[in-house]
Amino acid sequence: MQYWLMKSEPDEVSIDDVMASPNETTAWFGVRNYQARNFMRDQMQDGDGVLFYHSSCPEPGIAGLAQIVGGPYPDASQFDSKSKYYDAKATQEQPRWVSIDVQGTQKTRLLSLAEMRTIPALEDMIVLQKGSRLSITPVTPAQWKAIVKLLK
DNA sequence: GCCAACGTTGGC
DNA sequence: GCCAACGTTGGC
Repeated sequence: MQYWLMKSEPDEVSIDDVMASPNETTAWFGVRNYQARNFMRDQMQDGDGVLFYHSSCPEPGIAGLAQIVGGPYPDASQFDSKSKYYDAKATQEQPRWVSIDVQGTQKTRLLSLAEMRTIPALEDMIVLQKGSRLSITPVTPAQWKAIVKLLK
């Protein structure tokens, strides 16, 4: 059992979208960074906890909680030449990118990036480090606990 | 829109 | 394998 922070642009997929989707299950596709892919492919397991983070928006921060409920499996968008996630170097035989399934658990109040920076227990979070851009990052149990407490 | 930081590409 | 150039991310 591990914990993750996953970034999403709310214009693309917001916490509301995730909570409103059938069975609250959403396919997570379009990750095109090897480090993030490796987390999905090698480490994520069903039941892992997810901090759902809104990025590239007026108020970036954690907007809800979710969990991993499926995958990994090949990301279909890598084979779709019409998709902005198309990858010409990926083949059916040798897929390059994977998807996982996420299920929304709850929409929470927004724990903004600015507020997160003020909390000592969170200072080592990868997402708070200077220059950090990874869309999927591991979260420690202590960080998860502190955040869940703040969101109650 | 700016720009710092990081990742990827490709020439050599 | 090095590294400059370029592209992307994402907060502000």
